[in-house]
Amino acid sequence: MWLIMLQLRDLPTPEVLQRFAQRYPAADVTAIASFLMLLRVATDLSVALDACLSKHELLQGRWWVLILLMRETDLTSTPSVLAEKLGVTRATMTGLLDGLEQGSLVQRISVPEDRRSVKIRLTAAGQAKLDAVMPDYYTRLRQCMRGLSEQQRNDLQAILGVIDHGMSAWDFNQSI
Amino acid sequence: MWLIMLQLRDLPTPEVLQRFAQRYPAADVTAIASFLMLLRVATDLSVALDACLSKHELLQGRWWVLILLMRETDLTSTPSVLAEKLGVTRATMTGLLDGLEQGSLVQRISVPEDRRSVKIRLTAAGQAKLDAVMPDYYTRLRQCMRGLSEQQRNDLQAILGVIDHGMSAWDFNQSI
DNA sequence: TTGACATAATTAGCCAGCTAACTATAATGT
DNA sequence: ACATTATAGTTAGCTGGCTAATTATGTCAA
Repeated sequence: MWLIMLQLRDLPTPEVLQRFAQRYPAADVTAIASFLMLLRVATDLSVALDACLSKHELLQGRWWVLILLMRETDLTSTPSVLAEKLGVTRATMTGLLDGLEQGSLVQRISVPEDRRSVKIRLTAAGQAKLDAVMPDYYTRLRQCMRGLSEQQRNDLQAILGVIDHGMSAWDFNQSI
Repeated sequence: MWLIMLQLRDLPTPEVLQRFAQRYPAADVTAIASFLMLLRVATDLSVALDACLSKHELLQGRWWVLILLMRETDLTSTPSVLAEKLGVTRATMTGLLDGLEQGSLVQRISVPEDRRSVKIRLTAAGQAKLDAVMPDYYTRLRQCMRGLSEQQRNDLQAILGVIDHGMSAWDFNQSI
């Protein structure tokens, strides 16, 4: 579920793009340029986020779990649901929860009604950790986005929505 | 160079965002919403790319290396420069090149002028591999972006540029 | 010219994701 | 009732990033 991608420090020059487009007629240079820049900025953001969280002794995966729990009105969820929402396997979620429970940021609570299942609850310490981290994170994020007008923020979300929709075509014949 | 991030399948509802903004006054809801969507779409793209490449028995990291080499007019570079351009450590690059050399897609050539250094060259097999992969990749990418007007592609790149610039503020007092 | 430092690449070992296999429990259908 | 199937969570082992240390070579200044 990680945006683990190389940071691609080096975007192609227009000349290089042109050369690729000549060799490969399927190439759409403005699509490629947009795609590469999107990946690069997103990766940079993710790396910056890691750096911010590490100052609070948190890893990105565990932090997202805390946030997902805080989104719930009863501060509670289950490993399966959390894994689904975070886009990781349940095995990975087990590991994330082990780490968080070790730090007493969440607790596992057994569920009598279904003895296969476990409830995960954000502890007071977990909430306190978020209260320490979130203002820092939000402040940085605000700085990061401060150059964007309200119009541009809307545009960005609309554009991303179009890409997201177009992506369903990516896998159109994946099953080869 | 990896965008390794969780897939964040589950974006917060406006109500949840509002609740967070009340608890944390530093929050800027439109900045947060844009940020989360950006991360999600980028991760989805990266995952889709992985799927596309795996059909050609390539991993993303190695594939980017091949592309970086093909960008050079002499199809040649060095491990250090490639690592820099890809945003990975030189240790990681050693591993990527080991894999590529194993598959005969690149070759290491010793450099008499500086015996510490090695030249990496894209082989004919490496070029052939790219010739097989790139049309597939470009076709999918074109599909993915087909919903975006020329205007929107320009807007996207401009917006990403602003974010990229704003990001320098992210680390403004990183050195604690 | 030689000792201190810088640079290129590699190696060894860590870490957090992954898949696949497993245990336990629940649901379903004959 | 009971065998089959599905589901929740975990465990074991793999992978491809990472950092830190290592080897070899080059550079520079006293």
